[in-house]
Amino acid sequence: MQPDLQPAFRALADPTRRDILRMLGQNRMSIGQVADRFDMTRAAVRKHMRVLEEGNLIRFETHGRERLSSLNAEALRPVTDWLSWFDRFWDDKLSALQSTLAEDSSAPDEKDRT
Amino acid sequence: MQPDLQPAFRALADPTRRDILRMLGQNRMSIGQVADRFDMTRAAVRKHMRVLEEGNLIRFETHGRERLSSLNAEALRPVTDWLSWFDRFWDDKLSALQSTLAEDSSAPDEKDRT
DNA sequence: TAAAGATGAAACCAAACGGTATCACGAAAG
DNA sequence: CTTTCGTGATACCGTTTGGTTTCATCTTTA
Repeated sequence: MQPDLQPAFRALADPTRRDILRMLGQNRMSIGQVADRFDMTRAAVRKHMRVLEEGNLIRFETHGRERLSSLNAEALRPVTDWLSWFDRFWDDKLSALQSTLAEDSSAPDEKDRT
Repeated sequence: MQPDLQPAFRALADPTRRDILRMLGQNRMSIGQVADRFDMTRAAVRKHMRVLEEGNLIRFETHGRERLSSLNAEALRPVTDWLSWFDRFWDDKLSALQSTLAEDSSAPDEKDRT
């Protein structure tokens, strides 16, 4: 069964959250550290990070009174996989042939609507 | 200057819109045809398609009183490009794991086995 | 032990979102 | 010309989202 794409796509839909992802791609950071880089309250940043966590895109690791968050890039895999379905439309002649042959053998099959 | 990612990511955040994209990947369809495949009103589907249009992911082509919409897969490019920034993490993580194992086989600590 | 630091959690708010119903308009068909 | 068909547009509604403020909890440190 495929993982539920929706939480990840949802998490990626906000520019602040995309920025956070790239920050965490360079260092693991505490919530406060992340919040210091944005012009919004810590509570708002924490909400964003919760959405990222629900999308499984980041993970928290408690260290004393700090919670270090780190990127979980593997969770982007289903997203890129979904997007790669559209690769066939990028002027690859072989893929064009394949899509012509396949025609309707792989209809929209997303099952992640709740 | 890079294209604005936000409209495309926004458009992809809804499962109905993702389904529409895959439908249009197979045939160009009128709004009514698309709406027939969903359990919601035509007006609702049209709203979704407007969001897709704002993300430049689909295009409309007026034919008489019909408007045929077709996929514009090229607009997914900036999205996949943005995501590809994270490729380094699963690729590098594998190689990092390899070097970790080769270098120090006595600390199999914080690696998540998939 | 008390104070300070980092976080969790809840209440609250305006705006955006996903959907509906309704009406207007231009093209096609009778 | 009149009707019908596909669409555009608008108003409206409940829920979600992105943000704030405030207070509680737990950990470190003086």
